Amino acid sequence: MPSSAAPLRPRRRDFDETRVRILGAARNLVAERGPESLSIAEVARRAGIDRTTAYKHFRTRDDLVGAVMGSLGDEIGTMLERPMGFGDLIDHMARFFIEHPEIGRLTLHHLLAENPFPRAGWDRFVGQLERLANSSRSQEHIDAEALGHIMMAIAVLWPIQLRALEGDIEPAAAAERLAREIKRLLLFGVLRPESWPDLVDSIAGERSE
Amino acid sequence: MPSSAAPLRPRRRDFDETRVRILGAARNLVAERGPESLSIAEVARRAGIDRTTAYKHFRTRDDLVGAVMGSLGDEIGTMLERPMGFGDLIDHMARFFIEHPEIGRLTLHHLLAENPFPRAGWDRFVGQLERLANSSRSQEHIDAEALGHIMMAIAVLWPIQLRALEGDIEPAAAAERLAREIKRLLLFGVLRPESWPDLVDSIAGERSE
DNA sequence: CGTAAAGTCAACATAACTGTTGATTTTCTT
DNA sequence: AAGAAAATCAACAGTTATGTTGACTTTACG
Repeated sequence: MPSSAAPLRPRRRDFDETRVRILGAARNLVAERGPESLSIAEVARRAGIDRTTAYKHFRTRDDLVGAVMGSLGDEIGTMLERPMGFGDLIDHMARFFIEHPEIGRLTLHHLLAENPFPRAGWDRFVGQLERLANSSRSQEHIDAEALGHIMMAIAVLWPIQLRALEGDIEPAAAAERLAREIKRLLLFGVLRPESWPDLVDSIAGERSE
Repeated sequence: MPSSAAPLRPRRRDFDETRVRILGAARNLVAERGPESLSIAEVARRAGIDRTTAYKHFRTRDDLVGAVMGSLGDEIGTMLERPMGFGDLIDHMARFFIEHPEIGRLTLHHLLAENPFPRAGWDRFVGQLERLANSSRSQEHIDAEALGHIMMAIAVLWPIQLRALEGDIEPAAAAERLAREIKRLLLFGVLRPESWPDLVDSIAGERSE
């Protein structure tokens, strides 16, 4: 046999690796400045390659933007799909977004572009919360979808707010603080209900839908 | 007297109003696409004025971006400074961000640009929460600053997530749902603590700092 | 050592935006 | 009707980006 079965494709100067480098630079740029202001020229500069090389991997600017945003879906999906206990999920989300702020930034840009979360991952996530909400281990009348929005909002935005307010942060400590506050909130809330009869009344009334 | 006291400045074709129109168009554009991709050319097109007119109001693109972001600080400050009860504050925030999604979007872009909230407004807001946290009407060990981040994250991001998932929404209903879920969360949390001994343990241990 | 893939380089045509300038027109006040 | 502020218009020079093309160089496999 002239060419063996396994490595059918010879890779002279690893085409795929170059593609990955381009995507990486592009992802950082989108995370920093948003998809609208991504330019292939700048990406090539950052990746340290020639502009025309980039064009051999992505025919247009929009292709590149699409590839970046697509990879985001995978990443968030992977994070959410790992099956585990609820406490672990919170720890995991907190660590994930603190350690990968660029993914949180990408997510925000994604939402700002009026795109919903990738359906599959989001549905799985909300499904998990729904099971929790219907179990005897949670309070009554929990709106699972709303809870999903809330958890996502906190997880994605907190690291960015923190960085904006305090500059560089110590990841491990920040992740712990974030996870702790989410847990405290979910377990006990913030207010003593007996001191807020009006508030309690105002949500006790009707079912939401 | 040739020129009387009160209206010293004659306004032929209301300079100030034109400025406001420019700022409005610019704000919408920044809210949509982010500060990086604001162009004076596009702003002028949207405001229905000549490009050079815009340059008479704002010498450079960056001046315009600065003016837009500056106005954001005022707006959020005004919203937060209105003194009132906690329940009203939640209702007010929910309504505000549902009814003015562009301000939420601006806020996100502001945070993504690594800028902290305008100090004055933010400090007042956190101060309010701190007083609450130290009162007997709240649970113990509440981290007021963390709570501020959380509330802001929810209020700003929820409307955007909702729009992304469901397209157009009915503002009044959406605001009510948002306020209700925040209140429920703050009052009761989500989980029944007695069913989550591990979680309770994991946050009971040390003080955060 | 030859060959082909992977990448570089220089150049070109288009397009959009930035600021700036000077002449002109519109609009309002007095 | 005069005069001046506010706005328009046309033009210019400079920058940066988009895609595309063809010739060239580097790298590594067999």
